[in-house]
Amino acid sequence: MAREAMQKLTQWEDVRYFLAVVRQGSFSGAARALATDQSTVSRRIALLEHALGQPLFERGPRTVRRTPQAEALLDAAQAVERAVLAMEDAASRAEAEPRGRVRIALTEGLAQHVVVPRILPGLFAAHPELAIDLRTGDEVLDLARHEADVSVRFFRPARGELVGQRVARLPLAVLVAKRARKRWAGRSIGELPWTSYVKDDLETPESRMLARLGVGRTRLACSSVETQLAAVRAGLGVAVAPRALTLALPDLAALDLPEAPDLGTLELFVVTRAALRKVPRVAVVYDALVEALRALDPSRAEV
Amino acid sequence: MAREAMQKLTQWEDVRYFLAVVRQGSFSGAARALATDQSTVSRRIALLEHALGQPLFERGPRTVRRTPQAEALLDAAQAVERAVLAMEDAASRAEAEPRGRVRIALTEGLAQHVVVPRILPGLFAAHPELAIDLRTGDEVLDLARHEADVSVRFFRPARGELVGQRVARLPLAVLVAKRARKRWAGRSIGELPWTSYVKDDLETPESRMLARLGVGRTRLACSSVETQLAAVRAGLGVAVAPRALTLALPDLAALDLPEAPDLGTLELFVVTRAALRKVPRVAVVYDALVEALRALDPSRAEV
DNA sequence: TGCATGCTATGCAAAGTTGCATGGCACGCG
DNA sequence: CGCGTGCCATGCAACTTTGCATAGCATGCA
Repeated sequence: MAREAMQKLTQWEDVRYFLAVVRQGSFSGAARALATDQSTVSRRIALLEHALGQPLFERGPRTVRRTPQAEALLDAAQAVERAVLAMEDAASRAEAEPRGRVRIALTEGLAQHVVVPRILPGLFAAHPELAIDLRTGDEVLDLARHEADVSVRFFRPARGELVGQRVARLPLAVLVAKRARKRWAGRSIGELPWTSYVKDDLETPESRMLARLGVGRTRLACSSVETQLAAVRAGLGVAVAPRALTLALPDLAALDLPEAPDLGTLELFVVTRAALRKVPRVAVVYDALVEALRALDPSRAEV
Repeated sequence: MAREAMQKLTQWEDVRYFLAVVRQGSFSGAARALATDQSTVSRRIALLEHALGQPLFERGPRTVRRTPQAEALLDAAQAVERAVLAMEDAASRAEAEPRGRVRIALTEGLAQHVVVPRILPGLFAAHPELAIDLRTGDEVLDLARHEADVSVRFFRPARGELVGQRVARLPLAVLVAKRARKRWAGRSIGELPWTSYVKDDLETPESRMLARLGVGRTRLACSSVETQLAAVRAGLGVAVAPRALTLALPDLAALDLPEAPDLGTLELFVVTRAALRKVPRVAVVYDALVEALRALDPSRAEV
C-alpha cells in the first residue's frame, strides 16, 4: 500500500467509492450499492484519505459524517462522475449493431404481462446479440445516473438530458374476478370490498382516485400491486387499475358501477437518455416498447 | 476478469491508461509514462475494449493506431481527466498547513546553484512537514497536466489556468574561467573559443545570441548546460550565460569584449497553477522562490 | 438494565492483478 | 540481405486486493 500523502488521485476508481459513501451515508450501504464488501469500502476510503492527506469521513458506529473537506470535494467528484458517464454515452454512440445489454426500468406488472410475453420474444429473435436487463421495482431508477437505459413508467419523467414520449392513456376501471362479479354487481361504491396499494404512505394515482370516490382506509392494503391483484383474482375484493389489464388477465373483468364516475386515466411514458436514443441497441428496444405499448391504448386501438 | 460487454466503464482507472496510450502512441510508452509494465497496459486496454464492446487500438508490431471509436472517445476521456485534476486541486485547497509534497520543475543549474543551497535549507527548517520534488531536465513539464506544481523557467509560460510572474532579468555575459581569463583577453569575438549548448538542434536564447554575434558552429557543442560550464571552468572555452552565474561559481568571471555588444538578457519566471497559488504548501514554496530569485537580478540588487 | 441491531475495523485465506521473462514480428540500418 | 532494435502478446511466480468471518462498539427498545 503506502501511497504517499501528496494530494494526488492515484486511483481514479476511488472517486466512485467516495460518491457511493456520500450518497448512501454509510460504508455498508456504499458496499451494497457497489456490489462489493463493506471491508473493501472501508479500506479504499482510508487509502483515499491518506492519498489526499485529509480525513473525509468521521466514523461513528451508527453513522458516517462527512468532514468539511469531503463537502468541498463533492462537486468536483460529481463532475468526475458526469464526465465518466458522458464517456460511456460516447462509447455507446460508436456502436453500429444492436448488441450488448439494455437495462429497462419498469413495473412488475408491465414486465410480466406486456414486455416479457409480447415484446421480448420478437426482440430476441430479431437481434441475437442483444441482451436485456429487466429492472422491476417501485424505486425509481435514475436514468441520468445510468442506473437504467430505458424507463417505462406511469409518470412524466423529469426532463434534463432525457427524451421520451407518452405511449398510451389507460383508462382506469374497477376490476373484479369474473367468478365473483355477480356477487357485488349493483352495490354502491361505499359497499364494495375495496383493496388498495399502499407503499410508505405515499400518494399514488390510485390512492387519489379512491379518495375521490370517498373510499377511506381499505380493509385490505397491499404493499405491492401484484399481491393486490392476486387478492382480487382470489375474489377477496375489487381494485382500481387500468382496464387494459383485463386483456392480460382474462379472469378479471371491469365492474360497472351504478354511479359510473369517471375514474380517470393513467399515462404511460417511455423514456431514455437523449444520448442513447440513436444508439442501435437502445433504439430497437425503445421502438419496440413504444409500438407494443401503444396497442394498450384503447382510443388508439379503436382507430 | 470476464467483464461483460455492456458499454459500462466499470474501471474508471482504465481511462488513465487509454489516455496514456493515445498520448504516447504505444503501449510501451504508456507503460513508461504510467510507471508500470507494458504487459499491464496491454491487458488493461484489452479489458477496456471488451468492456466498451469496441476496439480502441489496432496493434502493429511497430506502432499502435487508434480506431475511429477511440477517436470518438478522446474528448470525453480528456474531460474525465480534467475533472480528476480539478478534484485534486480542490483537495489541495482544503489543506491548512504547509505539508505534503511540492514538485518544482526547473533547470539543473537553478537547482544546483540557487534552489538547493539557498532556498531549501530555510524552507525545510521552517516547515518540517513539507517535502520537495526537484524535477530538473530540459523537457518542459506540463503544469496544467499536473506533472509539476511550480515551474521556474526562462520563458513566459503559456497562459490558461496558470499564474506567475517574472522574478528577474538576468543580463547575459561571456563567461570564462578566471585562471584562463588573461589568455583570451582582448581577442575579438571571432577569435574566442566559443562553446555552445545544442539540444535536438532547437533554437535557444543563447544560440540566437551567438548567431547575432556572428559565431557559427562552435568547436565544442554540449547537449547539457552543465557540461558546457564544466568545459568553461576547465579552461576549454567561453560561454554565453547569465552574468549572475559568477555569484554561484566564483571560479568564473565575465569577459569584457572589446566590441562590447549588448548580449541581451534572460527573463526568469516562476509559475504555478492558479488553483494552487493559495494552497499553503505551494504558497510557501512559491514565495520563497520569488524572493530568492529576485536577488539574482542585478538591477534590483543595486537598488 | 439488558438485549438486539446495525455499524466499522481487522485477521486470514482465496482470488485477482502485476511484473518479469520469453517469443514472435516488422521495420530500418549497415 | 541479414542483423539489431523496438514493439506487442502471453506464461508464470510474486504480490496485492478482495471477501468472509469475527470482534468491538454505540444506539434504540423493552
